[in-house]
Amino acid sequence: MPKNSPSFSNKLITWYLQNTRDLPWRTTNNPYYIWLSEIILQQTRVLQGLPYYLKFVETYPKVEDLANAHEDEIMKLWQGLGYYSRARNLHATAKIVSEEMNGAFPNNYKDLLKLKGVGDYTASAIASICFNQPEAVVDGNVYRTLSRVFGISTPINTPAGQKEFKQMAQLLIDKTQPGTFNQAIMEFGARYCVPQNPDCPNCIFNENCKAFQHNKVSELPVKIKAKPIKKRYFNYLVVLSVKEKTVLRQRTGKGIWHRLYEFPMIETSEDINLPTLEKLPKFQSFSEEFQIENISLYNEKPVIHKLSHQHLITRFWIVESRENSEVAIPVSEIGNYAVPVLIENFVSDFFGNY
DNA sequence: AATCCGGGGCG
DNA sequence: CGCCCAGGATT
Repeated sequence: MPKNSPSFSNKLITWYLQNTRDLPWRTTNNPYYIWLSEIILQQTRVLQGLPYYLKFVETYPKVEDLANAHEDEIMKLWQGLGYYSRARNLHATAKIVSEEMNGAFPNNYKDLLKLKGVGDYTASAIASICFNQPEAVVDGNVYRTLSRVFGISTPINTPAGQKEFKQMAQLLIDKTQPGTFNQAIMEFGARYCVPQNPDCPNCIFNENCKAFQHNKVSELPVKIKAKPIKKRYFNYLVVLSVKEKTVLRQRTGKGIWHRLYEFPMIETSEDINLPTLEKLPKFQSFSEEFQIENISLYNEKPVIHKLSHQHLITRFWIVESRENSEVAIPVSEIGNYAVPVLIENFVSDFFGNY
């Protein structure tokens, strides 16, 4: 356990005050804006989340605006950011705060933790930044910085590791300015104690850093290996009717892209050709429903869409249809629906930007 | 304790 | 190509 807590905290905060990025959520203590920024930034780089934060603040200036919005509209704004359960939980929590809490967020760690989509990290961030509570945040930056400076090799992605690092951070936090401390240690991890090739010779902690002293910077933090990536095979059926209409379906149930829209899709256990596709029972019922006249393969080489834990080997089949089904929508309206990046890429490729 | 959930940037 | 990102929910 660290013995030089005051020194660590003071040096860290001094560094932070001299190296503060100008970010929009740093100019407010409004819990709504802090909460919004923290949800958006979960597992997301600041530069990737920033434009989304600006869009949401502009579209929904108050939590009531977010609560009263339609989920489809929120999903559309969230499109491209990934981990879409965040957007659904965002809406649910906005409704709770707006309708059951009189528009005021809980003002303490324990009650913040009860909100959907708010875990230990986010509750600690809001409690410290907005309400000056001494709750230490532990995000990826904190794991990395503490494991190196104090030479902790407990795997960070285990309950034991999470507990140990949370306790360490609690000991280190400056209780007179917890919000500043929390943002300082995250900023330090993001800007200085970076994952690959940090500038240790010039680091403010290098004389005390266990990892630097023992030449183990590249070995910390320790993380249990992830499972191998799975391959899946998606066959999209892109309907084109004579009246320039197509068909989208909303994904429901469990799995990726929940509540996003996509073309009708048949998943197979391997990459298939047209004769094989036409024999599939799911395709035959689809073919009858939409009066298919002709089918052609759009992409000669499959599109390989890479997610963190699975690769999607994708074929787009262009299906010319005679009938105008009631569920068909004009092609020009596809852009109104929240779709996965895989679909967005295909649409702009095939239909062009509109 | 294990598993799932996106997309993008970087070396 | 592997690693990681201002994590959380579910089982």
